[in-house]
Amino acid sequence: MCPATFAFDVIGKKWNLPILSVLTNNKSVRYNELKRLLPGITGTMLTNCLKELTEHGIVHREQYFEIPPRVEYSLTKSGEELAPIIESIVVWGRNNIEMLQDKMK
Amino acid sequence: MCPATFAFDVIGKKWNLPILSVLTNNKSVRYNELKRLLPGITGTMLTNCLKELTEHGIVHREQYFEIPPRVEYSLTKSGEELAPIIESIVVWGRNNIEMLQDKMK
DNA sequence: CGGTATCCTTCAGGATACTG
DNA sequence: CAGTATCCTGAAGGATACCG
Repeated sequence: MCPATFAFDVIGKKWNLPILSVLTNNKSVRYNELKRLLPGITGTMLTNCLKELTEHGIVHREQYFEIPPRVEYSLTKSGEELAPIIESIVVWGRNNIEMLQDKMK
Repeated sequence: MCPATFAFDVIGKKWNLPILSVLTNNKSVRYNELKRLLPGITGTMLTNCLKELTEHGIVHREQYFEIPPRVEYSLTKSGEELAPIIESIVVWGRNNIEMLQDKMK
C-alpha cells in the first residue's frame, strides 16, 4: 500500500484525530476517561478505533489485571511523532476559522 | 464551533486529504484531471468535496467561459498553509508503514 | 467540459443489553 | 471497569442519465 494512502486513511477517520488529540494532551488515559473526553463517541466506536490504532502501532494498550479492571491507553513512538502534526492542524484550524468568520461579517 | 473540531472535520473527510494533496503538488488542476488523479472517486463526490472546500475558503475555483468550458482549481492562502502539514503526514506515513512491515517479518 | 439530478447501496457509526 | 454481541439506522458515497 502507498504510504500516503495509509496515512490518509489513519488521519482521515472520523474519530481518530479527536482520539489522538486527547492522547497527545494526556500521557495515559483510561477507557471511560477517553469516552468522557470525547463527547458524542459511542463505546463501540471507541473500541473499534482504539483497536485499529493499536494494530497500526500508533497507540499502546496497557492492561492491569486488577479488580476493578484497568486499561491505560497511550501513544507509541509512532503516535508521538504524530503529535506535532495534530498540533499544527489545530493551529491551522484556529487561523482559518477566523478568516471564515471575518468573511461572514 | 471549536477550531479543533472544524479542522478535524475538514481533515477527517475521506477525500479531502487526497484532493488537497493533488492540489499541493500541482499549481492548478482542472476538474477531469483531478478526477483522473484520484482513482476511485466519483464525479458526485469530487463535486461535493470541491464545493465544500471552496466554501471553507481552502480551495479556489476559477471558471473560464470558453468553448469547451474550463474550470481550474487551486489552493487559496489557507490551503497553502495546509501544504506543509499534508507533506508531513505523508512523511509520517512513509516512516510508520515501514515499522509496520518490519513487525510483520 | 464540467458539472447536476436522481435514485440506489453499503457500511460507518449508534443503541441497547449483556459479560469477564 | 472495560469491554462484546447484536441489531439497526442514516448518511456517505456510488451509478446512471442528462444538461448548459
